[in-house]
Amino acid sequence: MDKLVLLQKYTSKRDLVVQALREMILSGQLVPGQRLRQEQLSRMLGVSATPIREAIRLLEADGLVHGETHCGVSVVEISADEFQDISRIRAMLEGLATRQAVDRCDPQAYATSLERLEDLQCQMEKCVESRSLEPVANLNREFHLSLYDLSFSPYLIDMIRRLWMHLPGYMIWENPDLAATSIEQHKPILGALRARHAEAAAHAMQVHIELSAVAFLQNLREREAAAPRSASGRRAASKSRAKKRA
Amino acid sequence: MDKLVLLQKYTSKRDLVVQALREMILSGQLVPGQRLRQEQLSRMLGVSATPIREAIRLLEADGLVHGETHCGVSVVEISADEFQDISRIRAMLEGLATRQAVDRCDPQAYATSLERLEDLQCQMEKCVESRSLEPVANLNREFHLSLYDLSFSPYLIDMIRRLWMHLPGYMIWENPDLAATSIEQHKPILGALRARHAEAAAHAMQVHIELSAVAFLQNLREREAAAPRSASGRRAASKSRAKKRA
DNA sequence: TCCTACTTTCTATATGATATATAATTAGCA
DNA sequence: TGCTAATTATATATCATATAGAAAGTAGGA
Repeated sequence: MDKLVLLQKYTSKRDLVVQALREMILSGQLVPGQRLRQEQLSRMLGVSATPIREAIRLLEADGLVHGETHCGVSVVEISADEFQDISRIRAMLEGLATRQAVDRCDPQAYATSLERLEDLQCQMEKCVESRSLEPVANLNREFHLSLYDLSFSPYLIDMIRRLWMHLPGYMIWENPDLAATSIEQHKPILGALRARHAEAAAHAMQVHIELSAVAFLQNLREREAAAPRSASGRRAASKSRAKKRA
Repeated sequence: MDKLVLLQKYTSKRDLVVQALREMILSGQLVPGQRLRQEQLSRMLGVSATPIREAIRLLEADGLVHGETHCGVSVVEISADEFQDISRIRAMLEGLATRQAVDRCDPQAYATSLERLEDLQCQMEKCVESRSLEPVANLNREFHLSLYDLSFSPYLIDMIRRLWMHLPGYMIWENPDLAATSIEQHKPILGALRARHAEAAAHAMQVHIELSAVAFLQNLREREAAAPRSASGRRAASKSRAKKRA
C-alpha cells in the first residue's frame, strides 16, 4: 500500500513556478516593469535554474513578461489604450461565448451551472454590501469563466482566458462604487440566461464589459490626475534593488 | 570599426529553434501527433538541450505542441470542429481589425498599404491562373496580416496571429478551385478598402472567412469520404488522444 | 500445449540539479 | 565622457531521478 503516491497527480516544478509567478504578477506583488532575476527566483522558490527558465518562457509566450536577449525579462505594463483594446476584444469574444453557452449546452448542465452563477452573484452582492471587496476579483473571474466553459469552444475559451490574464484584477476591484455598478450589470445577464435567450444574454454581456471598461478607465484617469506618477512601472523597476530584501 | 557586430541583431539560439520548429510544423514537415524528442532535436539542429527545452515551452504556450509530464510534447492536431470554431473567432476578430484599420490609419500609410495589398492580390491571381499554388499560402498570409497591422491594436493582432498559427496552411491551399474562389472574395474587401468604407470592408472580410471555412470543410469531408484514414499522422494523433483519456 | 490476461522488470526519455563558460548589459570609476 | 569590472542572461555539459511505455515473464484457464 505504498502506492498511494500514484493518486496524487504529479505536477512539475516548472508548472508550480508558473503558477507562483502568475499569482504574484496578477496580485500585484510583482509590479509592472519589475525585472525578474533568475537566481533570485531560484532562491525564493527553492528550485533550481532549469524550471525557472522554462517557466519564464511559458509566461513570455503568454505575454505576461517581456524579455530582451541578455537583459532578462520584466513584468509587462498595460497602458490605458491597451486596456481599452482588450476590453473591446473581450466584449466581442465573451459575447460570442455567452451566446454559444446558451445555444450549445445541454439543459441538465445548464441548470446546475445557472444555479452556480446565481450563487456566485449572491456572494458578490454580499461582499459589496459589507465593503469587503477582496474576494470579489476571484468570484467575478469564476462567474465569467465558468459561464464561458459552457460554450464548448476550447479556442474561444483559451483566448478569453488569455485576455483576462492581462487584466490588473487587483486594481480593478478596489473601488466600491465601480464594484457595485459592475456587479449590478450581471443581473440582466442572469435574467437572459434564465430565459435561455442567447442573443439577449450575449448583448447584456457585451454591454457589461464595455461599460465596466469605460468606468474603470475614467476612474483611473481621475486618480492619475489627482496623484500623477505615483507608482508607475519605471520607478518601481529602478527601486527593484530595495525590494530585493523584502 | 570592429563594432560591425552591432549591426547584426543578436538572436538567441532559443529563438532560432522556435523559428525552425514552427516552420516545420506549419509546413507539415512535422505531422500532428508526432512526438518531439529533445535529444533528437538537439542533434538535428546542432544546439544543446537548454535552447531546445525553452523553445518547446514557448511553442507549448502557443498551443502548437501539447505536453504531458514526462511524456514529452507532440504536435497538436486540429479537428474539423476546432477549425470551425477558429474560423468563427477569426471572422469576428479580423472583421474588427479590418474596421479599425480603415478607421485608425493615417491616410499616408493607408495609401501605401493599399497599394501593397493590391500588388499581393495581383500576384495571387497570377498564381491561381498558372496553377502554381505553392506561394499562395504565404502571399495570402501577408495580405491578411499586413492589413490588420494597420489596426494599431497589438492585442488584437496578437490574437489573430495566434489563430493563424493553428491553421494548417499547407493543406488549405492545395485545391485550385478553393484557392480561386477564396482569392476572388478578396475583391469586395479591396473595393471597400479603396472606398474607405470601414463597415463594408469589415463585413466583406467576415463573409470571406466564413465562406472559405465552409468550403474548406466541405472539401475536407469529401476527401475523407473518398479516402478514409489516409496516412498522414492521423494514426499517431488518435493514439495520443487515447492516451489522454487514460 | 496454447492462449489470454495480468504482473513485473527494463529502458528510453523527460525532468531537475549543478557546474562551467561565454556574451551582453549595467554600474562604478576615473 | 569613456573605460573597466561586476553582474546576469545565455549556452553547454553532465549527472541524478522519476515516469511512461514496452518488453518479458508468470499464472490461470481452455
